[in-house]
Parts: sequence; structure tokens; C-alpha cells
Amino acid sequence: MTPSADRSGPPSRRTQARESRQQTIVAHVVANGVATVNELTELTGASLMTVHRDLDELARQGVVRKFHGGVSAQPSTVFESSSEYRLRVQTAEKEALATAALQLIEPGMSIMLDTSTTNLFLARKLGDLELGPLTVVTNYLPAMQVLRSMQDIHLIGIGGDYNTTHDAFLGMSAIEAVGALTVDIVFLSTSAMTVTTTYHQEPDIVMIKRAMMQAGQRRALLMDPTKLERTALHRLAPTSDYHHLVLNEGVDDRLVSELSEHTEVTIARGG
Amino acid sequence: MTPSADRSGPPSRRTQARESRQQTIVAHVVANGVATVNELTELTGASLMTVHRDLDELARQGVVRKFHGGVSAQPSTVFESSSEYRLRVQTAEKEALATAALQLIEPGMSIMLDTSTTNLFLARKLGDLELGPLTVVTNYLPAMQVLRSMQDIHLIGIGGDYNTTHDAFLGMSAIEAVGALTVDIVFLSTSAMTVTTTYHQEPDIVMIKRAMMQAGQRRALLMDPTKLERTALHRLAPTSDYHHLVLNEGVDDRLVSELSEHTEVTIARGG
DNA sequence: TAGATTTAACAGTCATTGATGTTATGCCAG
DNA sequence: CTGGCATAACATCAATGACTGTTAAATCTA
Repeated sequence: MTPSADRSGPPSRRTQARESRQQTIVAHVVANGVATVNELTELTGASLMTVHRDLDELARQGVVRKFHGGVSAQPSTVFESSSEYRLRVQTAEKEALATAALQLIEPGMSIMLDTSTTNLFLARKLGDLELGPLTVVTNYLPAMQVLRSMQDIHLIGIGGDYNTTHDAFLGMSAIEAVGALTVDIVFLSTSAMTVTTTYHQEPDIVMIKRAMMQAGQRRALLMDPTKLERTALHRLAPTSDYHHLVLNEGVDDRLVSELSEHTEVTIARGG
Repeated sequence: MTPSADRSGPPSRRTQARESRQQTIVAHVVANGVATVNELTELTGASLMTVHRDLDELARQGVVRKFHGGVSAQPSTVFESSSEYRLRVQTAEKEALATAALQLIEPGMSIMLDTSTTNLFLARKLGDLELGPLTVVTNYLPAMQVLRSMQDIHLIGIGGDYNTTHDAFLGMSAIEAVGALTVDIVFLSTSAMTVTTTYHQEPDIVMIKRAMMQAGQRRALLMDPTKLERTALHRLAPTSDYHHLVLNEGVDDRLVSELSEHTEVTIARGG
């Protein structure tokens, strides 16, 4: 029914057109605060109905708010949420982060992937490598879907209450299940970080991420550039709790050197 | 990569042709014990390459064994296994069973679905009904995939070790997770049953099914006709442990009346 | 109630995907 | 080494599904 956060394969040309149009709409609505449907119809050149459908989807994702006569932008805090929207942005960066993260994985390891779109890219790459047997733990349904058919991957699923927004299993029982495990390395991502601290806006997510961090003997944090030097409502953990921080290239040198005081920073080339 | 046990939507005509051809092949190989590829090419009218691909798939599923110059049937014990093969047989019967099972569900209930292809049909139907909010617990990945996008369905996933053959999460942690829950009714299916007893050939499956039976205040057993009056290696539970037994029409009257002495029998019309 | 906006229903287009066949190459047994 | 058998690579074809547009019904606001 609803288009999933992930559905194997590269996006089609048609889908790309749709996404580009939606980004145009988002940019315009964010810039002006509000907009009428007719306004957006002219802006995009698409039909009235198509714009309505785009707005429905964006509203469902929480990116804009629909009201009679037009749409308005949502407050920026909520803006970042929604797995499905985030998945479509910064894909090149996330791809590069995932590639760099592979360097941290060795044959026979057990690894854990948290609920983040970056980890979906990482999961896809695990099949390419000839890493021999690898145990992968995750509560992220799209990642399970990707990993299930891979040879030489022992998949351990974390169950719990399914959360539609994040497309993952959360809640108390998920936290308990994570607590029963220990892995060699856990790969995490979060929505905001400063030099000293990482953040996330949702308490449920903070709890499961913390449990996952405890379950990992090593902790790697993968962050695309849009998330740096920003904060969110809840503190997740100090930067120094992570053994590795993987960033994209192009990050300010001063910032990188400041971060290096708290953890080991790797720059992902390419993407 | 491998064609999944389930991928939303009804099977295409082309796929149906493929399945019918594979069933022809299986029937022939089982009847004769062995067969050459040329033999099967003539039998089916398909090209050499297509037959080879069919045989590869059937071999991967463990239904036949390939050797140089032909194929042979597998011993009958193993024959029944493999989620992917079973899913494609008796679909009409399973569809009817699922429809009948819906009668046992009332709005607001919590239900549990075990790892059986019949339950995939049931899961698909849960979206149609206007049952109000419904909590559904399962360890069966295709069922999760189907349920995740349904409105008004609270999905609880059972995690654990992913098992490729069954496309489900099994093992100790899955059993523990099931043990922590109680639902109004659990829907089960198994590979063989007699008048007095139900069976399954795999001990891992027996254990999780038993845990699920304990978790349900009521227990419904859904059985297509091919599974009746047969046994398998491991005893699962006595017939009288189930509150409901749903069968297809066409089952011998005498057998139905004998079963009725142990549990409440429902006949699923249609299909 | 009138006018406009929104949603629903229907239909067409296009592309990706899965199934099949054909040809070419590799492999195994005698 | 040679002849069949098996696999790999490539091309074709149909069909499903995703997007979009058009028209009609429904809903809301003034």
C-alpha cells in the first residue's frame, strides 16, 4: 500500500522525476512557509492531481502540513524524522559512508546494525564481500529483507513492537533482546551531533540505540554532513563513547580536528 | 536473487505456467524415481534450458537431486520440507482455510501466526476486514512483510536466528520471546496429523510451535487434506490440545467424525 | 446555496522485471 | 580427444506495476 522505505533495486527514472519534483515542492514550501496548490502546480508543471498526491505523501511523512487551500512547512524539529523521507536524501554520502564502514569488518565477525538508512546501504554491501561467515544482528526490517537471501550471512532478527515510521522493531522486548547479545562491533547513526555529544529527537530510539551501544565491544558512528553541529531534544551519548566516527569528505578541517580529540575519525572518500 | 517464498501480489500467468510445469516434472520424477533432462523436455514441451533452470530450483529446494545425465527423486521424508515449495501447492485449499479462520477473529483481539504457508494467506486477509485494531504476533518474515503496511494492525515481530528454509526466526531467543507473550488465539499448521496426534519432522519447529501453543488461550489448527492421516518423525501435540480444527471440504465423513471426538472441527467451504 | 477545493474513479503510458529461448562456451566421461 | 551434457551470456517478449492525467463526485467555506 504505502511505498516502502526500501524496495530492492535502483530507483527508476520515473521515480527519480517524482522525487525531484517533491524536492522542488519541499524547497519552495520551506522557503516561503506556505504555498497554495495552484502555486505548486505552476512551479512544477505537473497536473493538479499529481501535486495533490505529492502533498499527501509529504504530509504523511510529516514534512509538510496540508490544510484547506494549501500547505505549510512543519517546524524543523519534526522535519528530520520519517525514515522514508530521509532515505532519499544524501544517498551518495551514505553510500560512501557504508563503503568506508566495510573496512571495519573482518571475516567471522558478529556485527549489529541500528535503525538508520545508512545501515541499509551497509547491509547491501555485505553480500558483495567475501567475508566468509558473518553474523548480523538488526531490528531494521528493510535490512532483514536485504540480508535474508545472502549466502554466508547468519541473520539474527531483533523482534518487538513494529514501528511504521522507522520500519523497525522497537520497544521493551526489543531492548531486552538486544541486551541478551554481544557483538564485535555495532554500527550506528543518529540525527544530530555536536563535537562532544550525539542526539536524537525520539526517546524510544534513544533507548534502543543505547542498548545497542552496550551490546557492542566496539561502536562505530556513521554521520553524513547534514547532521553535524546540530542538536536534537534528547542526548544520546558523548562522542567519546564511540570508537570510530566515519564522516564524508568536505567537512571543515577545524571541525574534524576537534572531533578527533574525542574519537578516531575516518573520512569516507568518494560518493 | 533467489525467488522469495512470497512477493506480494497474485502470481502472474507466466508464473503459473512455470509452477504447473514444475509440478509436472516433480510428478514424473517421483513416479519414475529418475528421469533424464531430455525426457522432461519432451514431457513439458519447454526448452532444454528452461527445464534445467526448473531442475536447479527444485534441487535447491531439496525436492529432487541433480546428477550428471539426469535427476532423481529425494527420499520422501525430506520431500515435504522447504517453505518455498509447499507454498505453491494446494493454494486453493489454503486460501479457503484462511477464509474460514477469519471467523475465529474478533475486533480487538491479539492473535499469533506460526511459520506456515497457510498463515501467509491468513495474514493477507487481515487487511481486508474492518476488524478495528488487531494485534498480530509472528516469527514468519513473509507475514511481517505483508502486515507491516496494514492500517489498524499492531505488528509484534518475534526475533531470533533467521532460518532460510522456513523464512522465519527460530531458536532459543525466539522461543523466549514467544514465552513472554499471551494472545487470545494462535493459528497453527503442521506437516502431518492422525486422528489423535499432530506431527512435524523438525525438532526446532516442534519446539517453537509448542511455545506458541502455550502462548495462546485458544489454539486453532489449519490443515489441508494432503496432511491428514500421515505421520512424521516427531510428535507435536495431541489433537485434543487444539480448540479448533479447520479442514477443507471433501474430507472423508468417517474421518471427520473421528476427529470430532477430539476437537471441534470446522469445514472450510469453497476453494 | 454557490464557488472553489479536494478526493475518488477510471484509464493510458511507460519501464522494469521475470520468464523463456538461442547461442556460445565450458565441463565431464569414455 | 571427442561427443554429449551442463552452464553462462545475451536477446526477446509479455506483463505487472508505478505514475500521471482526466473527469466526475464530494466536501468545505464563505
